[in-house]
Amino acid sequence: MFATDADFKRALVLRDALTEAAHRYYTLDDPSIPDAEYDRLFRALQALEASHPELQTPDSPTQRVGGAPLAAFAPVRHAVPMLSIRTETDVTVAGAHAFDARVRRELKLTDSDPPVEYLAELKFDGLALALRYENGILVRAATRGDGETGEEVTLNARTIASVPLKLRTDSPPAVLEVRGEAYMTRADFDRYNDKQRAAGFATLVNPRNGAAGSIRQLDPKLAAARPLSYFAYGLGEIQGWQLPPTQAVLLDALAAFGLPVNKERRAVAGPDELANFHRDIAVKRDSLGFDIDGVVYKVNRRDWQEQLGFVSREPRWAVAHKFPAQEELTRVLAIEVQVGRTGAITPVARLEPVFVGGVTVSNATLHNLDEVRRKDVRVGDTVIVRRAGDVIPEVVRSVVERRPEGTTEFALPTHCPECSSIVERPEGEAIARCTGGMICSAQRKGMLLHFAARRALNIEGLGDKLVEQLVDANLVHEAADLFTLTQAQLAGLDRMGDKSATSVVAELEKVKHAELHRFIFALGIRHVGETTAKDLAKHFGTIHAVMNADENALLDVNDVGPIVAASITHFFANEKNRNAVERLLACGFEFAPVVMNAPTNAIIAGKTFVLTGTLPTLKREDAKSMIEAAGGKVAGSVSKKTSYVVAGAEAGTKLDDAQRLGVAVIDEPEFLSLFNA
DNA sequence: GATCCTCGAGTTCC
DNA sequence: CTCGAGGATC
Repeated sequence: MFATDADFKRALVLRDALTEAAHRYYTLDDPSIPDAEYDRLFRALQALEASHPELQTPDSPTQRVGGAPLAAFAPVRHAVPMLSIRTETDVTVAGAHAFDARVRRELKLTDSDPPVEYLAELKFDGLALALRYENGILVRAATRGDGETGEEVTLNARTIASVPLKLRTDSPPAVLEVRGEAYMTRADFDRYNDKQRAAGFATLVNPRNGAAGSIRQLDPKLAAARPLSYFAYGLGEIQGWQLPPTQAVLLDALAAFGLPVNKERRAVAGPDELANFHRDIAVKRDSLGFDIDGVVYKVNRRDWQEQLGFVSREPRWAVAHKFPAQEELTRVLAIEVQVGRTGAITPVARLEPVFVGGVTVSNATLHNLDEVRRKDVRVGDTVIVRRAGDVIPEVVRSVVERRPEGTTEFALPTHCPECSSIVERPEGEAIARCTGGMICSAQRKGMLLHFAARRALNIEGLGDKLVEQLVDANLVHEAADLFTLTQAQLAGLDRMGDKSATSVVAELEKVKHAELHRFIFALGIRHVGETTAKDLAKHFGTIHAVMNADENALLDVNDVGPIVAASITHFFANEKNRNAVERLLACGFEFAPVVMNAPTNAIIAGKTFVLTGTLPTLKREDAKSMIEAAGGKVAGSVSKKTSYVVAGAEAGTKLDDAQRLGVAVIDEPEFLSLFNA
């Protein structure tokens, strides 16, 4: 059956409606009709074209995914070469000035001429793609290739939803070749990978590789499954079109043709405004929704662009200022283990040095065995490295597809690499530890470094290099030995002059008057960090009170539970530890007076309170700090050790507990009267 | 007993 | 910064 005039009209109407909706949705990011409505129209057009193939046009929205897989890509010779833009290393304000100065010099401008106008744009992290429109219809898409000859990828380009199959104009140029970047949004990347992972298929390494892989798919159906997007930023061959006078107007014109043009572009005057753009984009970078490498500065006036011309195939009128990559690929050269001060065995990946996030990374921690297994990192693997948040390099995961033959899973050593003691991994714990204790030189070094650390005794000048030498030279075995060091001994060491040696000795002397909590923290008792050390100091006032406290007494300290209490008593029950502390104290420590939990109020000091319900005037926090300031303690649940339960409105089960255990229950006025007694 | 929150410990590079 | 573990809370 032949298509009627009505069928032709209907197909035309459907095509226009769908094209308009897709333009609003993909290119302008401003949907005009619901997705379901789009699907309905789409299926209607599909049905119509199926029964009347002569109604099918090359620009029909149904033709985005079509055609059989290719055997190979056909080469495409670019009429106008696809050049790359010179990438500058100096991306500071000075770099922008250098570019501007070069432009002005070439244009023979003098200081009295006004600032040069530039268009600042984003540098997208994807794959360059040229789209050729003849009389407004997309006829060919090609990759950059070597710049002279690329590959024809028309079928794949048609699957990019934001690429118009037909320009939105009534008088299209005879030939309009658009240059731009195909890329994958982070959302599409995540969605695709989630789907692949769920199906047990290989995932993409990053959006950039996703874009490159998708465009170079021989089967357009596979390409369509990896959704790409597109931004136009320039031109190739043109016939029958009056070129706009500036880059800014050109991009506006491309947008008017219905091509996607990124809106983060700014016409600026002079180099300082270029640098401002760079800075502004750096801030916005993470929220863009897609990856960029940096920014591109282009001389805005086209006649000036022509005047500036090219030098060794790079335009002299444009420059790219990159941002440091946030993720990079590199290879695992080895996985070694480090022994920490507590004996913790930490696997560390030695990496082929790679520039990421602005620095060269060659090591990254793998934390523990579970982590290595979860990320499945092996020696020889290609891995994704990232600088997490701020600074610390992290192995995101291994790229299993690129794993060479014959790799093996990482295994923990059974013996400590430093002292050959047995390595143990307690049941249910993530961390394996060397059992060597102070026999292990790695643990001894770690202990000494912790002792000297900034938040501990803060011994300036005693860093890892010096500790290393002191231990290896048998000058120092334990912390107390530090205080017997002489200026002469120190001055003989590597990288230690007379001056440094003198200042280290002076530091050691000074440190004897540190606050008590620093000393307690410096001892390196397991589970006793800075905060707990402060609590202990405040609670007990002297080092000997802490040393002689039993578990019950320790439980009264803030944030000390059974495990921490046991750890502290265990530490001081050990004769070696006690003696080591005594030897240290004998070096002449005199602690600055401790600001105790002023037990000024005899009624409250040492008592345990439990708060329940809502008090009429006091907030929970206020009551708590009042009690603590007076030397009392606030507990969470009622036990026979509880002195008072302070009950307010809507008191809960704690009130019942108090009555059952015979603990005194008071209200707010009674509570306040305790402070005035 | 489950869940939330805080602390401790280990770590990178310049 | 990150993870794991201990303590507090509900």
